This record gives sequence, C-alpha cells and structure tokens, in this order.
Amino acid sequence: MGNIQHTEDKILDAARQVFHQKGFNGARMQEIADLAGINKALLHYYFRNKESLFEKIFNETFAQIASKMTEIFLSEMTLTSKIEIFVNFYLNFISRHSYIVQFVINALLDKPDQLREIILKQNPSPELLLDQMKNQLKEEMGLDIDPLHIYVNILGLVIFPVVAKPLIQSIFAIPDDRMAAFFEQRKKIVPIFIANALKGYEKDKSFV
Amino acid sequence: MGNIQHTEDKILDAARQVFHQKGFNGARMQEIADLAGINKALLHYYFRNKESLFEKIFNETFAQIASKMTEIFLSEMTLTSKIEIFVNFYLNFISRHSYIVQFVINALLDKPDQLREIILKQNPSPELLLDQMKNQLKEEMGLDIDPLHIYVNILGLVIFPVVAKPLIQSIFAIPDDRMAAFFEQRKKIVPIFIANALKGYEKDKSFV
DNA sequence: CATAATTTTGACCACTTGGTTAAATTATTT
DNA sequence: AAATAATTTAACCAAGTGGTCAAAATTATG
Repeated sequence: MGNIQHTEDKILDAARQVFHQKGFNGARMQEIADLAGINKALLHYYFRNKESLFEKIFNETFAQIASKMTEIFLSEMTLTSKIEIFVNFYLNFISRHSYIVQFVINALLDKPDQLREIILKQNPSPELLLDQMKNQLKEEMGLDIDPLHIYVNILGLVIFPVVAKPLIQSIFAIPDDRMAAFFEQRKKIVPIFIANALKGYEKDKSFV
Repeated sequence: MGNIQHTEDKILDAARQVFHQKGFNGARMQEIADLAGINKALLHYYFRNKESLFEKIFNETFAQIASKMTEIFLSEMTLTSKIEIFVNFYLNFISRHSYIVQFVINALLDKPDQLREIILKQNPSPELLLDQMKNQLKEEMGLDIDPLHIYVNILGLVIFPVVAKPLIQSIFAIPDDRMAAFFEQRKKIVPIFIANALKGYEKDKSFV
C-alpha cells in the first residue's frame, strides 16, 4: 500500500543492518536500497543523504548501549554489585551483537568530529554518572580517585577484547571454540579483577 | 640522479604518513604521490597497487609496537616490574604517536581477514610470551590464570582510552588540558590497578 | 657516442558511488 | 471525475578513484 510508515521502516531496518555490518564508508546506498526492496532514488526521497541516514542509525544504536549503562550505574546498589552486573550484561550483550561495538568504534575512528556533534545532541547526564561513582568510591571504599578512570578501566576491560578479537585469534592461533570459552571466562574473571584492583588502593590516599 | 633508494623511500615516507593519518580507505594514492613529490603512475611503478603498499606500511608499524612488547615481556624481571614498565612505555609512546593505535585498530576493523594473513607472515613467538607470563603468574604470585586474560586486560587498560578519547571528551565535555592530565595520571594509576587486581586473586585457586 | 635499460610523466580509462531529474504511478482532496 | 499532492521509478550525471599505457626523459652500458 506504500504508506510512509511501511517504507520508512523498511529503509531503517535495511540501513541498520548494512551500517552495522560495514560501517559508514563500507556501506553502499545501493545495497541499503536493495535490501529495503526499493529504488535508490526513493532512499533519497526519505533521507536527504547518506550522512543523515547514518546519523539516525548511529543515534539509536548509541542510545541503546548508553542507556543500559546509565540505568545500571544510577541504580541503588553497591558499587561492586553494579560493576559485576554491568560487566556481565555487556559481555552477554556483546557476544550476541559483537558488530555493534565494532560499529561504534569504527564510527569513532572514522569521523570523530561528526560524532562529537551527534553525541552532544543526545545530551545524557554524564555528570550524574561521575558524581554517583565518586561518592560510592569514597563512601564504600574510602577511595579518592577520579571516577573517570574507573569507568574507562571498566569499559576498556569489556570492550577492548571484542575489538581486538580477530587480532588475538590470529596471533595466538586460537580456534573459535577456545575463543568462545575465553570470553565466557571473562564474565567471572573481569569483575573480580576490578574489585581486587579497587580493594587494593590505599585507603584515604588521593590518586587524583 | 633519481636512484631507486631515494624515490622508494620518499614513497614509503609519504605512504606511512597518509596511511597512519587516514587509514586504508581514507588514504588516496594521489595524496601519497603528491606528498612524495612524484607522479601517481610512478607510485604504481614501485608498488603494484594500494594493497601491497599498505601491507608494507602495516607490517613495519605493527612490528614496531609488537617488538617492544615482546622485548619487555621476555626480559628478566619480576612480572610486576614488567607490567609497570610496559604500561609506562606505551602510555608515553601512545601520547606521542596516538595515530598509530588508531591506525592499527582501524585496519583491524576494516579488513580483519587480510590482517590475519599479514600478521601470520610476521611469525613472532606468541607462545613464548604466554608461557613466560604463565610461569611468572604461578611462581611469583601463586596464580593459576590463563595468561591471555592478563595480556588482554593490560592492553585494554592502555589502548582503549586512546581509541575512546574523542568519545569520552565529547560525553563529559572535558577540555584538552584536563584530558592530557587524565592520561598523565593513568601512568600512575594503571600499574597499581593491575598489580592490585593480581594480588587480590585467591592463591592456588584455578581461574581457568 | 650510440644503444639499451631504467625511470618518470601526462593523458587516459573503467568503474564505483552518492546524488539528481523528470516522468509515471498511486493516493487524496474537492 | 478532475485536479492536486504524495510516492515510486528508470535513466542519468558529475566527481572521485585505482590503475594503465605509450611516449619522453634520464641513466647505464658496450
């Protein structure tokens, strides 16, 4: 029947799939059109250009992963629990949608300046996240560390392995099944790793 | 004059610069030629195509960072010292050559399959690195953990922040000088973070 | 010096790609 | 039903890109 909702959704579904798999540069407008079962001109009828279509997909994707992070870290739990839940959730999420991490990192490296603008528009509440973590570090563990370090460390431990996976597999010649087991182990090892690390810092000494 | 060494080196210098800054897809053969002060046809006279030129640059770049890592971790020191030295060296190295990390990650995401082949040709000694770390974990700390986790954790803590830098800066609206200070702090915080983490694991309990 | 080999160049080509245009089809309004 | 608006299509275009080729310039060789 060619109502708008129908066509626009088909386009967004197709664009999501292609952008996620191939990134901005690798994606072809023709491929998105084909996948949506429409003409390339119609694609430009609905979305002015590649940039704007990409921006839409990037926004929803980024919001998807950022919102869960915000939800967990703004909830009412001990910091240790939050970290354990966060790590578990993301390692699970990532193992089912590994392309999403690669998609975001790829976009990040490809067009950091455009992303800056895009992300600023989303306007989440980053200060809240920092304050909350800072308080919990101080009150629950007696630590005076810039909370940004902790966030960055957590994310590095979770995200980096996914990005580096192909490299690691090549270098150490690890078969797929052992690699899957490796990522499974990380759900146990990483939260302990972080908890230990925090426990070990000298109390009441500033690291900022 | 026009001896081979001269022209070929000029090409490689130009290619290195352009590939490092813009990655494989972003690089233009014309730009490399211009930067080398030669004709585009001459570029193809010396290097069959873009792929082979890129491969050459990637190889030397990757070897450059991998060799230092091998050197440190195969040396005769306690594991704790190695980690501290490694983290310090790489945070310094990266702060002066941040594009190199981005270049490798970018290549990794862009063409993981080609990289697999390229890296396999380099044939370093990854098993040695694993064995050495495994022994030191066991003998110096009484830990029975897959050493790969530790390497991945270390690299994640060092590399991820560099890749995510623009994202972090946007989200938390951090000015350049505070960001530089942040990376400076990491030289102190990260080695402690890792050392604490390892110290905290229960002795003689297997985590593999 | 003449001839061959090597290096360098300008012009050119095939192909990809994001984007446009004018016409055709379908839906909506009067 | 006629006119107007919205949606869809086929054909086309301009710019960019990696790569080629034949000829010219330079260098090496007998």
